[in-house]
Amino acid sequence: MQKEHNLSKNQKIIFDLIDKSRGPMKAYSILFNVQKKGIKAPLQVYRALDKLVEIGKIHKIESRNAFIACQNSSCQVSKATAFSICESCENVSEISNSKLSKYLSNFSDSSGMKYSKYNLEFFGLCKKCKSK
Amino acid sequence: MQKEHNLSKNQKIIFDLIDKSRGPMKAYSILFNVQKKGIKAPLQVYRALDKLVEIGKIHKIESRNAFIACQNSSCQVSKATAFSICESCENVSEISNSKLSKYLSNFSDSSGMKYSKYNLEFFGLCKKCKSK
DNA sequence: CTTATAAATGTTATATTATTACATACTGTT
DNA sequence: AACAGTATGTAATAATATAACATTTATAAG
Ligand SMILES: [Zn+2]
Ligand SMILES: [Zn+2]
Ligand SMILES: [Zn+2]
Ligand SMILES: [Zn+2]
Repeated sequence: MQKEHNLSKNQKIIFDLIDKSRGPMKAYSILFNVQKKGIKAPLQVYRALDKLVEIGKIHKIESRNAFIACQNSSCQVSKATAFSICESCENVSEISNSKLSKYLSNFSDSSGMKYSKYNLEFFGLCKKCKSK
Repeated sequence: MQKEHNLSKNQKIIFDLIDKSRGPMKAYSILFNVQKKGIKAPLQVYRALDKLVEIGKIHKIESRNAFIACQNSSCQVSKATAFSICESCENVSEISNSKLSKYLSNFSDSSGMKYSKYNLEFFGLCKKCKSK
């Protein structure tokens, strides 16, 4: 069950924008889009993004410096994320595969490290781009 | 067998620096360190980094915007990378685990995407930091 | 209701990371 | 020698992210 987070004003504005977007959004593109709603400075955007990432409502696509709404209802926190990224059209989707997440969450090696979080990004060509 | 790449002057200077470093290095820290060798501009650094990444001599740690020498002799190209990152001391090491790499290289799902590359970053506490 | 505390906001300035554009030089091949 | 591909030099600028400080709002005790 997803914990209900009462988003603040700025958080809600920014989450709604990202959630409605068809793909990942970059911070300054977000900023541009919310200026009419009174959010004027980069820091206001980054603060909201940080919080939204922290509570798992959005994820950062590290290789793209972009943010996407969580597409996985069972993803309470951003501790185990996997994405597929098309290198041609830049379409991104969150992978929801219980075998994969189980495998990675249980992964351990001889290094003595205790893993508490992972992020995986797969790259390739999506169906559409493959057939071009 | 690793293909022998004849690194150019700038590529060699920058690879040697990263290879000798104890941890991942950031681009502008690299720049600072090689200025005495005549590399003056960011672009000279980024061009060498791009090439070194392309041929698999170094990898980019996406979540840190930093670069580390390949620690895995069998890693010919940067198409299948996995790292463990300590969130306390920021120590990074490349994971070389054939089961993991086999599992991820063979991963496919119903999305119709053809995956040709992946990057995985595990986060946690290293042995030292755990016991503090 | 008052006080205390944490969380969020507003604002300005600045730091950090990365690329565009253009000119020149080097390297290997025919 | 001519060509193609790769690498370099340089200046300017774009894109991404954080520091510092003042103020306001929300939440919870007492
Ligand atoms: Zn998610
Ligand atoms: Zn595509
Ligand atoms: Zn490697
Ligand atoms: Zn550590």
